[in-house]
Amino acid sequence: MLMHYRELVLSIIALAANRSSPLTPTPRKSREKTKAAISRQEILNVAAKMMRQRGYADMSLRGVASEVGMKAGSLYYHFPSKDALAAEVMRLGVEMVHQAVQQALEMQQDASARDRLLIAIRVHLETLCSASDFSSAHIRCYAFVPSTIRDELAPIRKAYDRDFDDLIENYLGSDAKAEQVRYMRNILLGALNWSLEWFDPERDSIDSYINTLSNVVPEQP
Amino acid sequence: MLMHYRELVLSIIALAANRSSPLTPTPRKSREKTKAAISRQEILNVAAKMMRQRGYADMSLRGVASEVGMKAGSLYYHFPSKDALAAEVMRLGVEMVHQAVQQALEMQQDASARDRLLIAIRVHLETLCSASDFSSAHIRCYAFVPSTIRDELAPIRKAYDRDFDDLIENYLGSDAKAEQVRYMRNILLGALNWSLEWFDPERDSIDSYINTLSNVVPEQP
DNA sequence: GTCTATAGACGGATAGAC
DNA sequence: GTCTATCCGTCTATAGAC
Repeated sequence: MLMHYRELVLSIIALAANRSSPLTPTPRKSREKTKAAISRQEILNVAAKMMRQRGYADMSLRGVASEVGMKAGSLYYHFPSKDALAAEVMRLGVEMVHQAVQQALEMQQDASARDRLLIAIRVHLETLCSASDFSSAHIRCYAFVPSTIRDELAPIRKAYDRDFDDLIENYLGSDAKAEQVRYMRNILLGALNWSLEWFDPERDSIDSYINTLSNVVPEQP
Repeated sequence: MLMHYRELVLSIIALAANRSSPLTPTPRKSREKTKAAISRQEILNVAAKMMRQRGYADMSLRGVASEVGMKAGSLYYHFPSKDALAAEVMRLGVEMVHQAVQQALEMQQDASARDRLLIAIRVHLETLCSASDFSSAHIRCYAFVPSTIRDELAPIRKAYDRDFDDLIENYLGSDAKAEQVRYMRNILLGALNWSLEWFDPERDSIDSYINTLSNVVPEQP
């Protein structure tokens, strides 16, 4: 059956969280992080936590700065505006999941269409749980964020949706209706994303939960 | 197969939305609504719309009042605080769905356990779409609302969850594990509630969507 | 029932010192 | 890189007139 991807997932998260603005590789030399990079990362972590807990409007720069141990004005050295900070948090929330799923699928290219879909479901859930502040900030805040931020995030979300649709299309077969694919994607992602509101890795079993969710993807489509 | 509950759903919504604070019957005499009741209702409608669109923090009393055609201070004649208004909006968001499902099930007491669960799923979705501002305000804002409001809503949410769990238990049979019931409930409600973010009754087919979602509830559990 | 006026708190952003 | 100081806006809530 399916392997455990926890280690893979964790390493991907570590990579993604340390990257600078666009998801491009960091420069080769000067392996140790600069002071700025450390501050920037800490700001992102705190902002993600506050957006998850209090929402976009109530994530205040004064609050973030105070928890990081800085003053509000200092944040403007690292981010040009509150919205730029919020957008970066949310972008990471999607990208970390997307990249983890992509990498896991690359390692399982010859699995069956159904297994590949199940792998995506599992890695999506595991990454969500590990990167929970960023993912949760994205999911909970998206509806309320200024439209400029939504516009910036839209193509990134669409890219992930498309990858998921491809998996579903391959599973359903070439005669699948686009309508049907959309329903199934929204059911799966809706259920998975909602798990951030109740799933507790300490108490709940990933295997058992994924097993129930697999009903959405019967062995004979 | 399953009937259309649209009329039932709409009448239940109309009832619930016109009720005063607790869900108790309105007094017999004076059939015409008082000026206060009309204003109160309009305030709730506008507040629900704004909470859905902008969130709890950005639902401002000034904004609500202006759209209703009043001044901010006047709202305090109808509600003692912003939180009381927000809590009432969110309470209606759950109660309308809960009551619609309850009434539909009362009309189908001798249906099979699986059919009763499918009825609940369908009516939940239809009511969600009809009462969308209130339901969406509840779902989108719950995580960000002050804990005093969450505490007030918790028992109301729990009551609905319990009813849903009963349906699932009857469907799965007496040897179902509590864990399994919780997984299934969260999958179904997670997927259903997420549909507020994408389902468009003009474009999408309730039958077709529910049919895909029914995979979670196979004919042989 | 609704209005005006205002108190009191907090928010994002900027300029310039260090 | 970070801080201080400040401008200017918005918000909830209250008091009292009408």
